[in-house]
Amino acid sequence: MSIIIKVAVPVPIRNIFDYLPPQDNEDRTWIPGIRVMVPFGVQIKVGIVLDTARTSKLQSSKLKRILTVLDDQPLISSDDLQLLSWASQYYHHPIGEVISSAFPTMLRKGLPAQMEQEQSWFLTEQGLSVNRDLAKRAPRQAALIEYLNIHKQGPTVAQLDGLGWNWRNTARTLSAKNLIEQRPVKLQPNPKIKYTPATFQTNEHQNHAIKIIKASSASFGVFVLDGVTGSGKTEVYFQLIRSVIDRNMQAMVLLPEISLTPQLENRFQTRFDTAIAVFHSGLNDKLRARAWMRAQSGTAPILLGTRSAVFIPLKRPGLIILDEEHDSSFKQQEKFRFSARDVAIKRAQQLNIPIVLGSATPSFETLINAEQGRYEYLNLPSRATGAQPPNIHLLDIKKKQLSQGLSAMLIRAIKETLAKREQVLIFLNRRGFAPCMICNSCGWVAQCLRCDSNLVIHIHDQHLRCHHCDFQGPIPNACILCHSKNIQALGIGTERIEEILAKIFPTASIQRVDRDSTRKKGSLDKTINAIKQGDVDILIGTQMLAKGHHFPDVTLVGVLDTDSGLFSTDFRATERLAQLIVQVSGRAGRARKPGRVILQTRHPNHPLLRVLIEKGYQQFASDAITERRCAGLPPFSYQALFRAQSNNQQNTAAFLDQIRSRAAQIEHHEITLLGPAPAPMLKRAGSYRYQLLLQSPKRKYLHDTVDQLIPFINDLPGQNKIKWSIDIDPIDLF
DNA sequence: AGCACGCCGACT
DNA sequence: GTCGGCGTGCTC
Repeated sequence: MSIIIKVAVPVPIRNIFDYLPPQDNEDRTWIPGIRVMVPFGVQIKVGIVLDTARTSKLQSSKLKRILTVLDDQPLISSDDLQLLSWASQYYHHPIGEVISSAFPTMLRKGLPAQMEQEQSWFLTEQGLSVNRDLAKRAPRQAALIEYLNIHKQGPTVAQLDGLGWNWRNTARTLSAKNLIEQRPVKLQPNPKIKYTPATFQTNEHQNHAIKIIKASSASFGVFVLDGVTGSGKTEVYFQLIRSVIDRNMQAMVLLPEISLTPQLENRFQTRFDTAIAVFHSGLNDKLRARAWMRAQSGTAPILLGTRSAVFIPLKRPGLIILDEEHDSSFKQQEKFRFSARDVAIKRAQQLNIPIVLGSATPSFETLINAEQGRYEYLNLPSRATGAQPPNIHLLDIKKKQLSQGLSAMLIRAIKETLAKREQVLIFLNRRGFAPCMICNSCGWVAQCLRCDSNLVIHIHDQHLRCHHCDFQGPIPNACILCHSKNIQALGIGTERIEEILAKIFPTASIQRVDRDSTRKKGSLDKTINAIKQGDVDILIGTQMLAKGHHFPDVTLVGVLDTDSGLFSTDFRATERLAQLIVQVSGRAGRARKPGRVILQTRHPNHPLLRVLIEKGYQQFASDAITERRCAGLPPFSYQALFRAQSNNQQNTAAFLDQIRSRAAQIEHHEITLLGPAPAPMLKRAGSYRYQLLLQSPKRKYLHDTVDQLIPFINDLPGQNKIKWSIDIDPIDLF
């Protein structure tokens, strides 16, 4: 009787697959976490060993043998496998795909788990004894030699980039002179670090937070660090990370996609002279695999990453920091729909280490958890740099004449700010030139054929574009229906504001920052640098600009479309609007220059806006939470959303109807079924989308019901014609 | 998700 | 005849 090996295979099937050991390797020990190549149908897949067993539910004649064993040692610990298995159950997503999401592509493909040796620069014998007066003739060459002399272990590319000039050319010259050479870096299993303390004193609130969190460093605890931009959260992070590294452990720092730029990496690198593993979607497979291995092997004391980094194994985990905790980019919105914030908390709990959630605008879930004592709440009330908080002004545009979306008063404010040689930020969450093209003769509107949406005019590349599918077409010069030439661009996007402001302020330098203007890799970073250096007078941007970056010379922020978030069907829209307003406000008035924020609105007396502006986010949140409590909405109830889509509208609705009927049969008085209802945009990219919402005050009831529904759905006839998924704790309904 | 199998229509 | 269209069902 041979042993059975249980393998997770990356396929969308909610099963673990049983295999026999390979012929030539019957008696090896099977440690969970090693990768194996297995035959799967007619294909060969890379799976992860999870367990062994004496027997299988299948006949042994049905079992296939493992083809090859890829690793001697497991790549992932049983702690981490436990976390993945929890995530698979909690999000009701197939275990094989969940586990596969914890690995970088190269390892998923079965490539060997040894890093190709990273190259760095070192001084040669000759370079060590180089003549000192080089500094006079070639200061850069001397500087690089000096740098390599200090960093004898071989600096990383990020560290060298931190020099701020083109070191590559210098390196080439020195290399030609045989003063420096490129060699593989020797990785230290427990790397030494050099820590550079801050150049300023931390304030009492920062000290308090650091003290409290450090006191719990050996056990699980969730700490909410509530502080506006400039309150010194980052300094708290730095000092906590330092103490973690001093205890020879690793820190994981998770950030929203947009704020993880080379800029931030540099900031970390300046304070911590050590290897930092950086992991985000902008990196290629090789760099990602390298960062992954450095975190996994413990050769990098710091892991800096976005959502997908939450599952990366750490050799000596000691602390998790998750900044901008409320940010929706921590929730994966496709396939495996996990929340990196919630997974990180679970992970910290399993590892028995502290986790810090940072935000100036904590999510309601987090605030309630803090209120109920599950999380510890720490406040950083003042702006650490001594700047005044901005004053926020609601500008009533109800009866005002707008010059293309801009009120006279806002234009005047821009003029004043520019006169003081300070920067202006205009915020509009709509990219393109105009969101609509309309015919004035017959009323025709340019619509997407595959989606229920209007086509957006993009002037820069002369296209009509759908923002919901990949459609792109020429801008017509006459109406498609009646051929009238009287067609018009209706509404305002960032491109148009750029054009209008250029006309009003012809001498100002204007920079637009949105997905279209920053498409090229690294261009966002360049733009941000230009802004910080003061090369830009007026900044126009979408969401992108609201997050993470500090622009010390911006003293005026204008929000053009405040109202779009006020009357949405989505109950979370106001929460997001408030967070956005606080965030854009955070861009204004640092460095001792008072900032001004102008919100253009047609509803200056809207209670939510008034409370937010007069009493602040805390009071706003408290009011909104009361409303949610009365309505029994999350976080006072839990939700699971079944989404379905196909090219046939009736079938899609009918599919969810069947699930609804079945759910109704399952005995559960405390589960509310809502729908099936069409998605807010019924048709998108050619398919019809419906959703069915299950809601319950008890998490367990919800999960039990979903667990019972899944086998039923798998047996539904016609199931394969419809694409369906489950979203646990959904954050929006698209 | 792949991938093969299978059963129909339009081409050498 | 057979190439290829995509509906159906399976993967230890």
